[in-house]
Amino acid sequence: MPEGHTIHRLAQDHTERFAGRPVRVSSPQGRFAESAALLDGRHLESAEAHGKHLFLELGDAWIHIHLGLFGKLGFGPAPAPPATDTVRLRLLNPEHWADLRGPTACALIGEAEKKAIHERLGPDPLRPADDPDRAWKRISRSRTTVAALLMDQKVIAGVGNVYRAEVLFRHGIDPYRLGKDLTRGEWDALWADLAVLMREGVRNNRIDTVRDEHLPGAMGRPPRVDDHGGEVYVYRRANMPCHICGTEVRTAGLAARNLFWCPTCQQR
DNA sequence: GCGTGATGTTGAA
DNA sequence: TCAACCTCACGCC
Repeated sequence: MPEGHTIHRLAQDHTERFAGRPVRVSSPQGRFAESAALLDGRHLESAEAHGKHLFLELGDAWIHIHLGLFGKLGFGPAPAPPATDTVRLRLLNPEHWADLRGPTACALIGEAEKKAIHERLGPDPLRPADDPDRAWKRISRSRTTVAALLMDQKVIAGVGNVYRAEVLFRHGIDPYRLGKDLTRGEWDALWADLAVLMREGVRNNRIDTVRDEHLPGAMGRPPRVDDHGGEVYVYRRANMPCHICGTEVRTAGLAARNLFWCPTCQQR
């Protein structure tokens, strides 16, 4: 489920439901029990996202959450259902509950630790103040593939396997192109596009990348609605015809993740 | 019921 | 480069 858009949406969801008042904090599973007891009853001051990291502010401390590949956060109206033994963290107020399961990280941290996390993350297209120049400085002198750079959270924060595949397709860039061979214009366009796509991802809570104006050759051929719920060009469409040119979408492993691209539409 | 894979990251080899 | 971690939904028997 989680690329950056999911986490920014979760920050919004927490703010709407919990911010500005006391919250009950518990860890039915027990693995966050000690910290939960310490935080229980505090006001939730704010919720913030940077890339795939979520921060919940409770008094002078933060809960740092990273969903990893499997983590999920579920919300619902009170009363909360009986907690099962996979619920790492439960937030509760008179109107709402939120359950966290399977996260890679759920930890109580202070301001200094939070700052350190921000510092090791690259700019995030969903954070308005973040500067794409910082990413460009690394990309433009890198001999690493663009595909790997886009997934490197130190370079750019929030992009995952779906947005990577889709944004490279939308800009006709071969994933194996090296960072140093990307033009400044291409990078600016990629960043701007990610900001638009991911912002829409936050709004819709899913990844849609297909635009009618990008489908001149696909009249009457509906884009695939992937299992993840969004409309995409190439992600998980291996061996299916490209929506634009009809060439079979290719797939390959790269750094332990599956890469998808159209060998005709995307150029070195 | 079992095996698999998934929008992620870390740390050891 | 690879294993480890965390959970759940799906396909196949």
